[in-house]
Amino acid sequence: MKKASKEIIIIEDEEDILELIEYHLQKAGYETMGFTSTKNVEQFLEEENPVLMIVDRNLPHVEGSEFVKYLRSYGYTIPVIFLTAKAKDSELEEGFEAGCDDYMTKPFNPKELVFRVNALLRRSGVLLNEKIKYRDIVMNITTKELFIEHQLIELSHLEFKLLYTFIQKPNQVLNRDFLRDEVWHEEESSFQDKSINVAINRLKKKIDPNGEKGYFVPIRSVGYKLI
Amino acid sequence: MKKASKEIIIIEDEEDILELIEYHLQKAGYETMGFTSTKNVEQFLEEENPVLMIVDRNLPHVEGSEFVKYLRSYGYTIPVIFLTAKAKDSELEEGFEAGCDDYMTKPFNPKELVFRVNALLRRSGVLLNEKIKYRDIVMNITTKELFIEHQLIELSHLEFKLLYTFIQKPNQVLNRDFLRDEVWHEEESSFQDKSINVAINRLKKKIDPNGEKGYFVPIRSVGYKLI
DNA sequence: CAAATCGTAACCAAACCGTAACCAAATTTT
DNA sequence: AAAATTTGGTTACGGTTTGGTTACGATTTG
Repeated sequence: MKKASKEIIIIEDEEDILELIEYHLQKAGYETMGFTSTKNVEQFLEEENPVLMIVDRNLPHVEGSEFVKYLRSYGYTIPVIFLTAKAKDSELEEGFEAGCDDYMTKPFNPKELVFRVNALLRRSGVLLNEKIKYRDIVMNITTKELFIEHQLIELSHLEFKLLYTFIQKPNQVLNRDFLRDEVWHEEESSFQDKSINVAINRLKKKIDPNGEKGYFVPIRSVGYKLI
Repeated sequence: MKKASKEIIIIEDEEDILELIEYHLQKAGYETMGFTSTKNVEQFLEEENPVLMIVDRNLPHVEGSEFVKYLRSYGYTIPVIFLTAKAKDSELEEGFEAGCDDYMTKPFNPKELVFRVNALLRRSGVLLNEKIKYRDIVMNITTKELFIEHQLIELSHLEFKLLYTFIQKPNQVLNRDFLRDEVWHEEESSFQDKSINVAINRLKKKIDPNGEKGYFVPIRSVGYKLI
């Protein structure tokens, strides 16, 4: 199953700092996965799909920037923020050389860390992953995926456009003229309004096969409403 | 790949700091364009194609973060690094809120600024990562080598560019117009969309001869997606 | 000059979706 | 209240669109 929310890896051997970071990131709406050493991190990267990594540079066994350099050499492009006790010039250079994106010096302001995480994710294109939600429907525009109750459902292009049009204006009655313009881009008089009925009902059958949810309500002699 | 020369805008009213920054950036191989106020900057953005902006927050007339917010509202996505005399918590938040990518406090280490510029440009796709990995695909951009399950696979130039375009945006649907721009650089109406199909399928056959991996998913009447 | 590359066209199969026919429910008319 | 009418639901049909596959040949590359 696909991950809905964004997961952040934190590698930090001082457990109180690890907890502090996890607390603030979770408050900001992220999932977190804490590690106290680099062990098992690579396996986790393979299996899950974290969006960002916060790495202490002073780790037991493996130095943080060495670890990131190692990951980069294998082609991992995940955004990285380094944490360090005290930044010497040479260390700084080494850190950025290893391929980190940002650098914070302890003691740091946790709020600033969250700001930097947000900014970096924005720049990495993670946050622009446009999603629109209504009830238990989630539409992802960039991946053209539809989830209902977290279940992936396949729609045709027309059906996707149709549902997208309704989900942007839930609880509003969309009349047939509007739908014809918005979804079909037709002006021809040859276009039959009945086509809208058929399209709606094909869509209904796909997103609610048993008709339990009652997403679409026909408004007689006007159009339809998504409730 | 995208830009021949890399030009950086610096907006800083203290002339000695401006010069200092310009000196270090030029030493690092960048072209610079200095401004002592936000005046004329927008015009410059329109005409030239700078890759990054360094902005002092305390500018005469217009506040730095206001200016960036203004630019963002007009759709400019150029990476921005803020400079500030002293960072208060609230100012920091305001700055990141306005859409900046990084933040440095004066007095700052000019070398660190250069590091941060490099890192930000790498993340923005202006500087290329040497390697990029997705699933069991590893592409080495500098050597133009492709490894799948650590096996070297030969691709033509077009196929490499095509795969590279997709691997930068995994799980996203890339539509035919985008691909034509990005990979083929064609605007001519003579170019047939069918060429994209053929190219994709030639690529598919090379990277997954038995069709077991299912890397490319056609999204009917839109484009393709690399999963 | 031989080999590789890549756009084009032809053909096929699958999907998509408008249409029409018919049924059911709602609404209006008588 | 019954009949007529309107409107939406359901289903099947088939033309059209779309992507996959293959072959061809012009052009590029070594």
